[in-house]
Amino acid sequence: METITIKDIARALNLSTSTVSRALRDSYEINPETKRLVVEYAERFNYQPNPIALSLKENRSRVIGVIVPQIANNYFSQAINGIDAVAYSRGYQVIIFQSHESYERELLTVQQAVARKADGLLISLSGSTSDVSHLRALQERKLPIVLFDRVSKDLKSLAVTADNFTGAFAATEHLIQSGRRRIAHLTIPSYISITQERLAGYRAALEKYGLPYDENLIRYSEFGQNNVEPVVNDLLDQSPDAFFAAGDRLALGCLAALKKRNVSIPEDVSLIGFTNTPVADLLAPPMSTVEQPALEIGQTAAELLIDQIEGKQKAAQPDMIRIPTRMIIRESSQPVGLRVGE
Amino acid sequence: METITIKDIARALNLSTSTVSRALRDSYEINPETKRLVVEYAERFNYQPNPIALSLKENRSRVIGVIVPQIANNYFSQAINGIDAVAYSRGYQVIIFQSHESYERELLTVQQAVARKADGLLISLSGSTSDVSHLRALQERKLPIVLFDRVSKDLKSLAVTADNFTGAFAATEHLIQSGRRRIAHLTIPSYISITQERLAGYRAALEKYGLPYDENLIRYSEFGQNNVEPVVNDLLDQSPDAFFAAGDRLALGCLAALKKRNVSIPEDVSLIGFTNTPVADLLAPPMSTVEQPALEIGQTAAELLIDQIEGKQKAAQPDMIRIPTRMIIRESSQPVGLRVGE
DNA sequence: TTGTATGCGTTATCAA
DNA sequence: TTGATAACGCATACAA
Repeated sequence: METITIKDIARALNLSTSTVSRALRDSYEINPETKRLVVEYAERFNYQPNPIALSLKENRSRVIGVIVPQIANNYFSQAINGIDAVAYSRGYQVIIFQSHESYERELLTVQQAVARKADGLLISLSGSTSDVSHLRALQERKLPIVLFDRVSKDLKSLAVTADNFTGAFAATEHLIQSGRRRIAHLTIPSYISITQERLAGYRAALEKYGLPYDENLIRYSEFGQNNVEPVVNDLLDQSPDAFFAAGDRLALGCLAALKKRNVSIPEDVSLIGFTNTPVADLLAPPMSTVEQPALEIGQTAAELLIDQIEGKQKAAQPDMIRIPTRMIIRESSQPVGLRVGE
Repeated sequence: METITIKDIARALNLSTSTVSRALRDSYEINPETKRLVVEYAERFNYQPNPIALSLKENRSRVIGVIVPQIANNYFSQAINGIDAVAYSRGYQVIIFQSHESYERELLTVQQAVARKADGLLISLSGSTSDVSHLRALQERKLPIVLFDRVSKDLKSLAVTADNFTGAFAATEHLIQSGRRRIAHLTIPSYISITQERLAGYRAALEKYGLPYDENLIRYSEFGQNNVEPVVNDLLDQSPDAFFAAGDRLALGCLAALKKRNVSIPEDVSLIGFTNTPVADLLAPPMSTVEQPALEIGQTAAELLIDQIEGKQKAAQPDMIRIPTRMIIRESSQPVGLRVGE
């Protein structure tokens, strides 16, 4: 189990390191017999090329850097899973960094990824990132970057995200069609792209049905664990008849807050939330959900990034890829799954 | 934002690379003026030492390899978060690998981590790993290894895990004290250490109260999504009056299966589960839980590993560190938190 | 077909 | 106090 290098093989077989290297690399003309010898020896002693040395030499690493706001988050851990699966199958390794929703931390981790000679970056922007010039600078140095989920229109790059507008539109429309009129919208800070898109979908649905857009029904909740309850309580003063929570944490927090206040669902108010946690159907009272295809988003983003790294930029790619969401209605006894946005 | 090397600085300042290196490294005697010049220049052009080159030279990487069965899992993503926090604060980077509950895959990822010259390994064993000789071989090569959560007594190493015995004992005792007599135990495959410990705790509690240990009430469920329901249905034939689910997925799966069968909790049966998902108090009907301190386990494991890497093996460490679990009773209206095993 | 030399970025050793 | 050189593991241009 000792680590063995090309040099060891060369010494043992009385060859030069270059010959051994060629034999293993299967390059150029080489005596089949020599090659056999080398390959056999390498196998026997479990030779593994040193990726560090390779990185240094080739100024690439077969590593892709993934930067997410949080690892311990259902959405991102699923997305990472998708990324990892694709990366693995295409011979890349993944290094994960957390920005902890901090712009400064994001800068730092991006730097680290670059220092580690990541061949490309997969980024979901931190909640406090509004300026993306650090990424633009990297693009100018020809570093492939693909954004996912939390994307930015300010960066000219491929981006993969859920179909937020369509999903939000469908969710809102569903509430309206169930007879709801005063639909509260609970969302995250506004500079994040997905916030805008979901809000736009919500708004468009209201417009379609001639309902007024009431700013009093919109609330932004900061990141962090226990910020949802006061916001929900605040919203309740506006006597809404439905809640549309634009995120996982918001939806669960909203549910908890309503439960605490003994607001019953769907009798008093309806609740629908963007979510990733697969426990929604265990929850009572019934909350309908718009599920974000985290795994698929991760996979797609990884495929695109690696294509870009390897110069396989397939045909003309649109800049923004939208992965459809799935709406699950749980107010009736039978959950109903609806593929949205296709 | 260009990447700049020591060589660039040397050229620009008309110095040799070794002088520059010394100036930055603050080593040896060096002209303060020269040093100032170098440091200034380095700062101005944002010089970052190339970690790859350093790794090659020093045969270490300031990277710790983390191997978990799954990333997209509440427990592990929280543990990783703890690991990452400690690693970050102590100047290490983390590379995460998934074994996907496969022994072969675990072998492979361990090899990759070693190839990447990880300075140490943090491992939660795959569900199909019973032989740990691959890890023993690495230990012989002086590679620091700390196991966490899914540990093995076959490996002489530091290990950090929840206080599974005490937690299981408390959970079972709680059920008994609530008047339950036929307590089903739902667990994962038996070769995993935590399975054994939780089962032992369950058994010890039964014994304490003079209840029989009935093998018909014990069921092992394979990994994977939808394997829980049939097992629960099967158990229901034994007419249990309580369920003790020894894991997250099992607990939620059990809850779902019971709900589907219209078994009401806690009227028909009580349910308590080992868990990490923080949504348990949203769930209905009320399930009590024994929460595993994933974050803390990750942090502790990382601290120990890094101490080991840096030769700071503090005092005489016991081989197995137990982090207390927290039991939360939810059958009454008010959830009650009990710190267990301290 | 094989071997020698060089370089990737850095630091340690030794010489100046 | 500074500089030249070698080495970490590997691949390749060039020489033989």
